[in-house]
Amino acid sequence: MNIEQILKESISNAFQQLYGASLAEEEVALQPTRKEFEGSHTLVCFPFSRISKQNPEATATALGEYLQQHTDVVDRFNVVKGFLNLVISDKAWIAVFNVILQNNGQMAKKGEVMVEYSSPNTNKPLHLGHMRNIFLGWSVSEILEASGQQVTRVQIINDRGIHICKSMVAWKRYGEGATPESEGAKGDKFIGNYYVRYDREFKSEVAELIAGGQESAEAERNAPIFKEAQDMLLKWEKKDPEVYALWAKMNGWVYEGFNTTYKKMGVDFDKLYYESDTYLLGREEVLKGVEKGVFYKKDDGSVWVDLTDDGLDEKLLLRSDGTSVYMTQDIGTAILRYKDHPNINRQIYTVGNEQEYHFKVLFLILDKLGYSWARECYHLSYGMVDLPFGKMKSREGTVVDADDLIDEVIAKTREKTMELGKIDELSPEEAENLYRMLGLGALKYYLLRVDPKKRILFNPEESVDLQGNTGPFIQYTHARISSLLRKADALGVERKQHFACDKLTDIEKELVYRLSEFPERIQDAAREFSPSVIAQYAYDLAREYNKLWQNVIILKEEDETLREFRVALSAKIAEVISSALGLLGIESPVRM
RNA sequence: GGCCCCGUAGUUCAAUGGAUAGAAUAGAAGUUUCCUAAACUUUAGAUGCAAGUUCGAUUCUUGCCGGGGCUACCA
Repeated sequence: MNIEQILKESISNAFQQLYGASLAEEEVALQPTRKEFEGSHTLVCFPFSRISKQNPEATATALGEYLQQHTDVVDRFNVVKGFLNLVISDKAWIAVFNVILQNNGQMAKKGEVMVEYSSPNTNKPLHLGHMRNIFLGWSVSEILEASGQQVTRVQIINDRGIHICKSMVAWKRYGEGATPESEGAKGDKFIGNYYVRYDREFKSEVAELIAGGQESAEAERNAPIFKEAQDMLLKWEKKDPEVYALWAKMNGWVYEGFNTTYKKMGVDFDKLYYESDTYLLGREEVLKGVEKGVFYKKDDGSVWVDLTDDGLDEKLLLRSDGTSVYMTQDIGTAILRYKDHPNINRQIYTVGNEQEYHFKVLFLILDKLGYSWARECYHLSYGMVDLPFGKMKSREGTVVDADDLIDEVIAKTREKTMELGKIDELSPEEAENLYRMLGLGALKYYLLRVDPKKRILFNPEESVDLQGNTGPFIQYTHARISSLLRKADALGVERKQHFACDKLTDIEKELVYRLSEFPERIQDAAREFSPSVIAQYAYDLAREYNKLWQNVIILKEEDETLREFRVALSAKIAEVISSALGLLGIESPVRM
């Protein structure tokens, strides 16, 4: 039982004894004491005046006296206005630490969820926007798992549609049989270049037609290269063997490229869904919906859903020519996933906030189709990543490429580490691995420390900062403790599982307090789908530990019990830092 | 126009309705005979505006002002 629980229970008892009133545990507002007052836990007593029929100050004092007498955790207390500040006894803190030492970190099992993230188009490489998505989705998956849920990680690959046909046309026209191997290029970059090439040719053809007297909209429809792409899409839908084979081959190149990047990022998936597999199922569902009267058909044959009663618009589900739109395939994908995984109680879609309307509509449609799980679908929406010089636009070449960015941050940490010259005993391979951990740590932390729903203004300089509120700062603390523990082991300091010291410094108590909060923080982060909660926690813990480091001697402490306690405390903190960073997808180096 | 999100130190981020609004960075000033100075200490600096609810509002409500997004037979 932890201190909060003991306090809450005792406060509840106190109300019974003092005022003959019962108080639900949820009504007890316990919060950390502000630094300028003595104590660690503060009870806000203003709301209790009503029950106690006394002013807040008197109520707080009465409660404080009761707690001091009837519990053995409260050593003393002070009252400031309606705030009751409790000082927990050193013995109680040690008891808390002993429990933490025993704790194996297991959480109660809580069901099964599916998390979707990344979900790229197959016509261009991954960029900075994807990185926020991928790191967020991965981290939320880790957090949900740590909170006791079983997680299936998936992505939907948008492998179908006019966009991939554009790359295909350009490759057929200008590729002369080139392959990623023959060019020594990464598959996704290779395809991306043809997509860019398409766009260039398209623009020049349109310009030519306009010069020949056409209106711009007309010219865009008539550009030969566009017609070729459209023609190719039609052939693809009819499963024309030649087109289909080319499509499969070119997508294969892209997947290979993506996988290289995913691996570099340290993420993966349990299962992949392809739009080309799900759009037909979606169409069937929509047609069924028409029969059921949930949707309706217009005279031209297009199918719509009317959501005006729900405060939304009418939405197209099938084009007049019978082909699917984005919404159609998402309906199919959602249903297929529940068929594949009947036990999931929640689907989480990691997708940018510009698609909030889309998902509102999707979930509503699934609900109307009679799928009860639709109400449990969740759009994990996040803000855009803006660049200092404006928005990212792939066609204008203002994107930050994922591979380039990763290479850059690694190069930057390499440079910085060499400058500090602290890695002499590492082999070249170990050193490279360290740069990778630090570079990615900086980048991931930079993108995850911010509340997901907020926009991020991406500053290339700050994203590789190694000081202050950054990933490497936390990693550094871990490396520092690791070094300490190596020395402790060499000195033969015993690692006890149980302590009985009777005097702790304020920083030590603070650290035990923070350690004890970790499980609760994980639940908070899981409930809010917010890795930033974990980032903040890890940073605070590391910062607090660095204060301890600066203020007390650990290995040279003469009192043996105290020395052993501090080593054990350090070890536990390193462990918690490492798992907190793990929840963010960040590795913890043992030296740096 | 309608709907959604965001406005906090120069800058980037925090704050279940609670105390004198926390950090980082940039600025100023310090700390290495001792376990990793990628650290630590000190210092100065902020809630867009106006009402309302409340013992108490950065937080909830309304209006206004700024920024962004959505409102496609694109995905």
